[in-house]
Amino acid sequence: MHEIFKSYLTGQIKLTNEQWQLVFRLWKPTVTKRGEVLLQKGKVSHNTYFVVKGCLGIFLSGDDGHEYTRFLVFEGKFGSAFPSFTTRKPSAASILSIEASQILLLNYRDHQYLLDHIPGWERLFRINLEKEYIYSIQRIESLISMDAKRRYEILLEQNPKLIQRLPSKIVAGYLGISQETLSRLKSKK
Amino acid sequence: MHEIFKSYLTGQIKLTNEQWQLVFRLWKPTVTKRGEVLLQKGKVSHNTYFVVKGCLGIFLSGDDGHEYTRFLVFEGKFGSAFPSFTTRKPSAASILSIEASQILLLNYRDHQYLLDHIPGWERLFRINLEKEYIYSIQRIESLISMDAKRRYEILLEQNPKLIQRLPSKIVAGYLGISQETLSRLKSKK
DNA sequence: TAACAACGTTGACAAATGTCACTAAATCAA
DNA sequence: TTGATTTAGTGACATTTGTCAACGTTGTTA
Repeated sequence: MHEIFKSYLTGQIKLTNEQWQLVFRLWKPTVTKRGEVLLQKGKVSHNTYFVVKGCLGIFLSGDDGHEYTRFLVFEGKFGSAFPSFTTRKPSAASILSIEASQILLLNYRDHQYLLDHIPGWERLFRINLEKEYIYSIQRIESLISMDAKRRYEILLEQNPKLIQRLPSKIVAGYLGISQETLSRLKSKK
Repeated sequence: MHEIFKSYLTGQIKLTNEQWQLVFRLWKPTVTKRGEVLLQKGKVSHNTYFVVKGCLGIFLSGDDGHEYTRFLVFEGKFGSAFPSFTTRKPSAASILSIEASQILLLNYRDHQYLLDHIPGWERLFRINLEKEYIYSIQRIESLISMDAKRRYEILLEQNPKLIQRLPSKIVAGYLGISQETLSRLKSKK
């Protein structure tokens, strides 16, 4: 798994062999089963993740029992219950392994250690943060300015694999609409 | 203005006098009038801002002529048309001075210069980025999982000054609802 | 294989929200 | 001040979306 990890990061950062060994030691490989819970809501998230294979989902469960999809993490991406991991406060969201997955995880202390001790790591992290922030801004834009149909069309255009790959329940939660509405959007057009 | 800027940042970063002088030289003070346009949509945003006094708004204009409020920047906060500023691509949003304001602005090249040459500046920037990202995640949560009434109640609770201070047109755009719906929410409860 | 659970679709209806038109109130400039 | 412009509130109605229930399909597991 570490070699795949390294190949994703090459181009983003240049490290010596010793530094890679340190990075590998802190990012711990794990495999998960489909449906496995990595974080329960209400608990502090102590880990951040990198997905080598498979898919993680970060979910909000509403008071009404509905599940909303806050974020999805596919191969080659970092993901976490970011607000909880960063602030050390209980998480509003839970993390589930949507598919059987191979992931790497890094705990909070080791995360800080890398930021402090690997030159360039803070930049790598910052640039990934910028990308995620931009993505979240675009999501806010679509949520405040478009109706469900346009949001779906745009998702279909920009991220078709997401729709093909995931159960429509999760896609609906991601778009902020009910499963039934999504089903109707699909059949209409 | 620079002294106020410095007082906001003290606690976040420790710099020598020479370093502060450099920072002050690059962050250029400007005053704006109410309604002044700082960035037109479709143009690349070359500046990032710090608001000393007043308020900036980052707006999306929909095809239908509606204006949506992507972000608001009050005293003591950084703000920009982030996706455009970061990627150097044309901005989907425009930036307006909502009130007559005193601001500092930093262009892209100087931004990179500070990241590269002031030790600790990248960390300062990264930590501010984390806060903004968390805020945007919480906004996504409220947009996908709550109806307009609850979003308004929560905004009223967490950010009452925003509602008091700004025209309700802008507040409605921020919540992703029409002005009329906001007006009805206000009167109902 | 059989039984059971999860998922996706559809209809009927209810609730939320948008649109348009109009009026009242506030703001601003001359 | 006056007149003009912007902004806020409200009613009537249309549209979107949610909710609940039913049903068939798929997938899982004993």
